[in-house]
Amino acid sequence: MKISTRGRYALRLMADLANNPNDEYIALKEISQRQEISIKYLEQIVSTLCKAGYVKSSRGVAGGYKLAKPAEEYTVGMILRLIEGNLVPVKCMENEPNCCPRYEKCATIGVWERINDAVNGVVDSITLAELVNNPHSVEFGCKE
Amino acid sequence: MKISTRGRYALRLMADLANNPNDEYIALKEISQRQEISIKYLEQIVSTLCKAGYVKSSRGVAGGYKLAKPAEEYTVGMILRLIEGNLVPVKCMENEPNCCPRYEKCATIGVWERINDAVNGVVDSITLAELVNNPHSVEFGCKE
DNA sequence: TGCATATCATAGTAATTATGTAGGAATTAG
DNA sequence: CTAATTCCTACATAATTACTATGATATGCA
Repeated sequence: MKISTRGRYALRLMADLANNPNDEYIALKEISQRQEISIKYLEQIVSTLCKAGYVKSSRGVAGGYKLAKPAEEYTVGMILRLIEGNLVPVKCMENEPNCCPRYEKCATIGVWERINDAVNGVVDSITLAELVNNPHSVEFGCKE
Repeated sequence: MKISTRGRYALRLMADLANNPNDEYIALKEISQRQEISIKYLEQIVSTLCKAGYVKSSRGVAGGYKLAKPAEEYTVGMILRLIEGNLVPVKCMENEPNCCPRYEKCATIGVWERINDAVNGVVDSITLAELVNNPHSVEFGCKE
């Protein structure tokens, strides 16, 4: 029941971008240093975010990345779900709807559905803006 | 963000035991056949449950396992947490309390804490008895 | 006593996933 | 032209997962 490092790093990357007050592109190198995450690993993660249209990129000197939309318009769920593929607690819930051949007889599926709803309830209710404005966080330095 | 098969199998094993009306010991072989799970794999899982005092065992002919307490006294959380070790979504929450050196500055820890609370809220509120009495489940056959 | 049926203990293994690294091509500002 | 950057794809490695295998130990019963 763990969030992968890719998912956690993606959130920190997005939070780092959201924390940038100006509308300029930020190079991965900078983020890499601030977050202490390998630049090569960040490249892969930001590539997914870019293809999904979550961030905009600019190549060449003085290039980098910035959020495509205001931080208020991203939820934690959007970001995690994009990077992780999904957040469902069991494989049989990955493919819609109720694909398990024994769904009707399953004693435990109700548990997984309720866990799924609970997790979604949390991640879909927190925006990137709330993450950044959290007084708890002056920096984004936590290893997670 | 997946529950391991061990966790899922443990829940099915416990549900199978809880579904047994009489107070007799049930051999793993039976459960193995009903649940279509390798008996050797079940042995490992039930061993953990046994050492924790969740089930009682009887060796030899006509031996097997049965619940140590009424099904009402087990929550899904107890069982999953025992088998999985823990259900926290990030490693830095595994060791109490707030062991991460940058906890105070972490922007994302709040997300993980809320996910954790949400998951615990679900699994700690469902008992084994509720699982078995669920009209949804006549059998416990779902692969999950 | 001897055998069949169980649990109990520990080690091994194959496959998958997670977590990165490496190298270099393409693009662009100055 | 050059330096800085994104972009692309393959490779490497470590950890975890999900079993499998072997055999010891205990028990009831004929």
